[in-house]
Amino acid sequence: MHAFQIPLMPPYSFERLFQRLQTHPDPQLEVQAENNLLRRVFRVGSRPVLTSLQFVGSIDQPVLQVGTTSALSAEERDELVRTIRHVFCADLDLLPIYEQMQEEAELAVLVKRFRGLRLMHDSDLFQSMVKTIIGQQINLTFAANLTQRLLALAGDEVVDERGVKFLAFPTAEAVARLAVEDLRPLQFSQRKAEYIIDYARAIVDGTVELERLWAMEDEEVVAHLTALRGIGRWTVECLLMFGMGRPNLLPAADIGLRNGISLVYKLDTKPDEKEIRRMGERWEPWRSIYSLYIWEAVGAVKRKEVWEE
DNA sequence: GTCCAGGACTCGC
DNA sequence: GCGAGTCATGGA
Repeated sequence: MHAFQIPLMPPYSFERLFQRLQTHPDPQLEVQAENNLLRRVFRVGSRPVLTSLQFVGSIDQPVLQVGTTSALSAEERDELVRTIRHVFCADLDLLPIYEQMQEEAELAVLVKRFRGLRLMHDSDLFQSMVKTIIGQQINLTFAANLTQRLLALAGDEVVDERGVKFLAFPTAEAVARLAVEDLRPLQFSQRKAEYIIDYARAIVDGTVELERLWAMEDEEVVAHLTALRGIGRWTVECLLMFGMGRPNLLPAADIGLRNGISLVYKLDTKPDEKEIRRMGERWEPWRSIYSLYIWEAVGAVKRKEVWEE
């Protein structure tokens, strides 16, 4: 085992991260909550590397202890560290965001309750988009099942030292080689299978260049990608938030966010997209973090956490 | 059985 | 431009 440490920006709540994973299962993660331990495969270059991630320290002095089963060159290790810092949102300063959130009593409650909660981002933009398309319309549990089945069908297998098998997320090339008929038996709808395969082929043939997105403004990315069939505004907003880590996204049409706002503000009805965008104006430029904390209020209810104020 | 899930597309008006 | 229907499954 090759080990090293990555310091994280405080506050960082491992407890909240693991609780969130209960309601937001990730098929790529092996979770050992009792040890604050995660294991998954990251791609370094194109090479799948099995990685263990143990959270040590505390909410105010958080450190990630990283181990890989295979040896890495200095360059590979730098790339893996960059990926991990991105995935675990290691560099975001939450304090000014909390200060702003506390201006609203309904949100100050969330800051107190979820202090140190950060988004887990996707490790690359291809898988972020595929997972988001899979998640369109269906519940999170079913979405995780479909993602797991796609991993089993087209992912790359990595075996650890004890012979336990892990799957790396399929490459765009592997998904581009699939046919709709391969995904239908996995309970992908006809259209969803088409969207995912078409998207993978657009990546492989160069119609879409994901690396160019990093230089674009949020709305440019929306305009650029919604031109593709099966990719609407919600999907690109999720890509920007979960895949790219952009801080100011508000997926106002999202059913979970609508439920969350209704819950947090104790409304009798679900606000519509227009109302949410109007409310969100005062949350700029941190609307992604507001969204996360509002979503998590719904997650806490699903987990039957006791809600006290 | 019914309704809703962290949507998007197509069609008819 | 806007509403209704469609897709597919699982959990409440």
